[in-house]
Amino acid sequence: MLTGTNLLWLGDFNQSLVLNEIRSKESISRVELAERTGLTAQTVSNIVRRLLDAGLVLEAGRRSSRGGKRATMLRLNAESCYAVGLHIDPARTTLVVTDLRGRVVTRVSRRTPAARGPGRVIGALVRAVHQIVERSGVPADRVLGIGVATPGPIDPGGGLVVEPPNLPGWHSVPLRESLESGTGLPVVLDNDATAATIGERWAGGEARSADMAFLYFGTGIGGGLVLGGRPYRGISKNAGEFGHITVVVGGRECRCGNRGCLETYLSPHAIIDDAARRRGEEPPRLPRGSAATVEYYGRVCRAAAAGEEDALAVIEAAADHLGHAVVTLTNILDVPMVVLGGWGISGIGDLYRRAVTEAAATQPIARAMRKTRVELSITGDDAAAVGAASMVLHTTYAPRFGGPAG
Amino acid sequence: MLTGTNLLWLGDFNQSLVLNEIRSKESISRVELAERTGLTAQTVSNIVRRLLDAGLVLEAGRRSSRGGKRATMLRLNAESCYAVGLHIDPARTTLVVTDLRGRVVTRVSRRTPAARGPGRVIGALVRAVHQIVERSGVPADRVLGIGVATPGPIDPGGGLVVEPPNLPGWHSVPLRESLESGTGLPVVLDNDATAATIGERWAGGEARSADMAFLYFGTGIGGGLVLGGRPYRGISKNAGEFGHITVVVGGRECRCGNRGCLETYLSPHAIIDDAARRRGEEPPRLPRGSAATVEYYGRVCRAAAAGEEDALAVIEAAADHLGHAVVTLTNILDVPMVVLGGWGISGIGDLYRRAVTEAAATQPIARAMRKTRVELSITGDDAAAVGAASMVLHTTYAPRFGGPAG
DNA sequence: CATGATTACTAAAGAATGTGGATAAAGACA
DNA sequence: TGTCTTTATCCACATTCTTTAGTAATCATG
Repeated sequence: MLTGTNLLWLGDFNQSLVLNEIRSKESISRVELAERTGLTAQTVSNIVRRLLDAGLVLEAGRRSSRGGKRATMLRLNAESCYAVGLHIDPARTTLVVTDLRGRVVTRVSRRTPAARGPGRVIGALVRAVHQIVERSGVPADRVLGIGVATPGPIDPGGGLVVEPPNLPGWHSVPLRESLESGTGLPVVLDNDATAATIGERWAGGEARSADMAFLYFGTGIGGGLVLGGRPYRGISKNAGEFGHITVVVGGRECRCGNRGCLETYLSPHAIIDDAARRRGEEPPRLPRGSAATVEYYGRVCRAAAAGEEDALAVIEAAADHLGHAVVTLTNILDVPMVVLGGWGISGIGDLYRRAVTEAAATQPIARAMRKTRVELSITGDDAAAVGAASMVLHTTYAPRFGGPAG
Repeated sequence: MLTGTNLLWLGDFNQSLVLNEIRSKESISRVELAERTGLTAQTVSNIVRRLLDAGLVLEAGRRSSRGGKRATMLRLNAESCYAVGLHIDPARTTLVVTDLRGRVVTRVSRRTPAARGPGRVIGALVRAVHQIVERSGVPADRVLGIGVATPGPIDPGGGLVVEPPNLPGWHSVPLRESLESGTGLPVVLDNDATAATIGERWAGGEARSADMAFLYFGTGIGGGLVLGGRPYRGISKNAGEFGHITVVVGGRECRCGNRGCLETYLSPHAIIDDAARRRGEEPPRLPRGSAATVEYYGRVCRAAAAGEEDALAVIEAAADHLGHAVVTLTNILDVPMVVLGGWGISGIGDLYRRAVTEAAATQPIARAMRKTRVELSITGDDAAAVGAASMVLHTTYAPRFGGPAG
């Protein structure tokens, strides 16, 4: 249900809008802001003054003349505030500190000590957050909050990790509350694929479309959608389960109970099994999300990237399935951009990108009306952690419509 | 790019919001409106006064007491304005007049005289519009405009029918301009599937979710999306091409150039061919979108509905494919409601609905988190025509955000 | 039947916002 | 030096929503 709006909201909205425009450019003048936002010069002037007072924006010299008075350029003060991003994956936990632009200032990655149970892990996380903030040299009062990305279904409202399939023993852990009381900072929580999507949009600026689908390759395959400029999560926060697009009817059995899901052909486990079988070996029974899995999968990807025949054949077969899934996706959603990211594509990203680009250019029904650009994530392997930090910035500074935005 | 907002817009927005709430209920009090919209009682009071003055809303008695002063109930004045809907299908042209609620006042259907070429058809359409308005008994000055739904890709901005695959000879016809100058009424134009979606949302009120997918069964299979309460058309207005979801990799060849599209198993043509083959007959080579096709297809559907074994088997096989497509759809979009509509499901709607309900309850990954409701269109066989009329009402009275809403 | 509590609605003043027109400042150009 | 263009700000004004206070209708209760 949409909710009504008021004046305060209107002011905030326009302010966020202006900030967003400044963020998307290296530098921009007031007049250009007025043109791009549709606001009057006077209004922009007032809003910019507020932003300057708040320290979020800086004046940055003057542009070379275009005939009259030279414009005062404005640029984002990326050092005005920061956010902590935390990605808890079954194998590794990654922490980052990013500035307001979404650029990584400091990064730490360590093995996830899940076996010790949630209680002790949370204690360790609180210490890790304090440590990385200290190490980054960022003034503590400029840290806006902590974003947390975890795999699997969560309850973003209550801040619980509901039943992460890859974190045994973590049933309904009140992660948000614990971290908030432990660090004194506000915490936002979402699943890793959604976080990575928001991060891509935030850090990507103009290079990332207002409508895009992000495919996140982790232990499984998830994803997220940005539609009309804002994240779309779906009614139960489960939109973007691209890993369960059916690519082969009656195909491989999936842990979701269905058959032929994309994930059963592209997850690290599937790739590992395919690679082993192709060499006539018995598929190794590695535990889901273990360090050994990551290791083995990395070897296959590197081999494929190096051109080793068997590995390449396996990855190319996977890429073919991925292409079909993206075609279905663009037929349904008509997005102009598909971004591939997550640690699961490191090494093979370009192989995937080429295959998907080819499929998207030749198969969707509307291929004549729009080109679908296929890009690799600019946030790299740490997409989820950077995205988690971006969620904090996004909730604080993104222009939002009234009502419970999806 | 989002655009800035101003005060006039804010007022209009809140007014639309209130009108929308009134529309969605049979009757509602000012206090309830305040609760539901988040506006203050005073603001609601002011907005309601404007709506009463404009004649869009009526006071309708008082509610039985809840302890204090009895509330003055408000209800939509459905007779305050009307819209004309026009659906130009290859086989038939349907005209409707609907009231502000989206209810059909008058309806006319006739054979589409496409063979005579666009020029003469448009002249006939102008006359038909005048006729139906007169016949409906609606005061001419209360008709807000004309909505036109046509199959295939169009350019809603320029008002052209670009290259409708089923209307030979109609290349870039300036339909909007011609109709506007011929009738003196504003014209909005969109494809039939999108129109049907908007109509379903408008006429459905509370019974239709703010997030839903509408599958439109006509000559082909199209559809539309409502996400976050507003229609989502995609970047090139081609979202919702559900007919081209791949359901069988390497399957039947589709006119889109791809293989195994849903449409190749569920379109009237596909069903006709399947039914003929099953009876050992040669598939009849009927022209696409011809009256003979509609006739033959109707026979198969009626036979299936009557329980005739061969026809039933064909429809059940089709329903199975449909189920798979909807599972993919819900995995991607996490919508709580899927609506089936269009003349293509008349007779077999319940068969399809049962199959899809079953699939949606057992196969999507998030099936435990949300139930997907599967419903049949409330606008019936005339979904596209009613939807076309609703587009007029929607563009006039739906709350809209600033900027180019998708 | 008077009193007070509850619910529904409205009037008037106040605060926040964007708009439009005028003004000021800085530089380009003849 | 003077005029024009571009950029940015100042001030009066209109519009919106909110706050505060007040009116109106109904019910419960003694």
